[in-house]
Amino acid sequence: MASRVPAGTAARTGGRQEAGQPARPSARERLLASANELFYSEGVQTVGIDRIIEHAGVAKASLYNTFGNKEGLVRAYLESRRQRSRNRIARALTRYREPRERLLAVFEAQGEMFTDPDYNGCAFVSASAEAGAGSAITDEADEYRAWMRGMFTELAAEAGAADPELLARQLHLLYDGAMLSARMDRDPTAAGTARAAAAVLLNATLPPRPASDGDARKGPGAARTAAV
Amino acid sequence: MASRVPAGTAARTGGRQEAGQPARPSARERLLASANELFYSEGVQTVGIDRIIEHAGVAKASLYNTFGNKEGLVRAYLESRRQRSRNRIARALTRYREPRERLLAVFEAQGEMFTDPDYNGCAFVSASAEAGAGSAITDEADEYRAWMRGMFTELAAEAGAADPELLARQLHLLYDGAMLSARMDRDPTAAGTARAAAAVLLNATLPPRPASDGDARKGPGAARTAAV
DNA sequence: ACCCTTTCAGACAGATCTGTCTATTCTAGC
DNA sequence: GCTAGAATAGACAGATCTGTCTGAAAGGGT
Repeated sequence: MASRVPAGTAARTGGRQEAGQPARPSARERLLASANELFYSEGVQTVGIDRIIEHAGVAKASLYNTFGNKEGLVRAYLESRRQRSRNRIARALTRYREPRERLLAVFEAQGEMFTDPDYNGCAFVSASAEAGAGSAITDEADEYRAWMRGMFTELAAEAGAADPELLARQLHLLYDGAMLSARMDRDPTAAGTARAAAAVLLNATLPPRPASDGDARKGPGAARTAAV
Repeated sequence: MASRVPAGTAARTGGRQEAGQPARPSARERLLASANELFYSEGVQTVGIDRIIEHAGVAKASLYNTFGNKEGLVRAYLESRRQRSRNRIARALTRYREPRERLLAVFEAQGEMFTDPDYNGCAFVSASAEAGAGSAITDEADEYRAWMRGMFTELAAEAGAADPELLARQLHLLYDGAMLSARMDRDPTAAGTARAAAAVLLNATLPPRPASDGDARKGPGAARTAAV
């Protein structure tokens, strides 16, 4: 993104986006992209409106016409993060069919995330910490976490867990801990550590599936066809 | 530089106050107590200097004489959190002698922490998220996390883990995840969930008895004699 | 051509925050 | 009682931030 187009009013919408023209994104999209970049890397409280509009090359009035106020922009930013996270995990899940492997694939997706040099922890945790008891942010975070937990629960049930809820909560703890450690300790291998611990949990609590050999509880990297 | 403490405060408290009087705490102590309460519950960025001094009943000049600037107060606040956390865990560890039980006791201490109605997540994570790449805060957080990890590593070694470092990292992940979940999901039972997962990990990776062989994992004998 | 929507540019008000400074009050020790 | 130093109360400067408002430019659709 970054679209640092020479501000100017140059050929904005490019007439039409039909031709091969890149079609400069709308003000809304540019604002959201800038919010994603600045809010995520520096924090929603630290980054002011002026920074956003300057980075997006957008007038202040456009921001307030589009999102109402700063909180509206923050909400839209978190919503886009949520969608992005869902897509990343859904994509990782398509790589496996075996339920046990699908559970571990979540941690592989996490590992890919950590390799991004711009990785800076969970956006919902940070935003929630910054905004205190901000209702809007809390709602977004709650929805995101409920989805994550439901996803883990479904996969755990498919894998034949005796108590899918419990296993899901435990895996979610590992997932959260890895997100936190990757940021606080600047350690991208946290996902591999979490995956190894998850594998131990699965082996100990899932019924002994005749699934090939006794899997591998390797450290970072791991996984057969892992990574993109 | 820190320790800009003018001898004044020391003179006041250290001088003589041992009359029967309650001895009102020094300005420094009241400021630190207010910082602990307000910074922790609402965030270091959100809470302004004026709120702090009003709550502490202290003049603004006293704050700046004692801590230099706001960052100095934040640093002192985090240092006191670190000490408190160390004490709580050390206290919990004295309750058990068996290494395996001592490892699990860390999660019990965590559970007690979660029962506090004012619990609001890890102060270091929140402060770090709010202040971005604030160097002082990062240093405090790094020190705290290094201590936690070292503590887990020592206990894991005492318990005879083949790879104490790995086990410590995994347990730390569970611990962090529980801290995060207790705050984000407002679920104090997260410590119990983490403890259960930790017990599974210990059963699966620790040798069955404090004797006998060292199981399938590669272990250059360093297992039980490592560190104290 | 004409209208209409979107966008731009930036001044401005009102609030808030950090940090400094002045002037007064309190307390301990001689 | 008196004095020195610490603490207090609060005004103040300087900066920053959110949100509003005015006014104009620039195309698209009819």
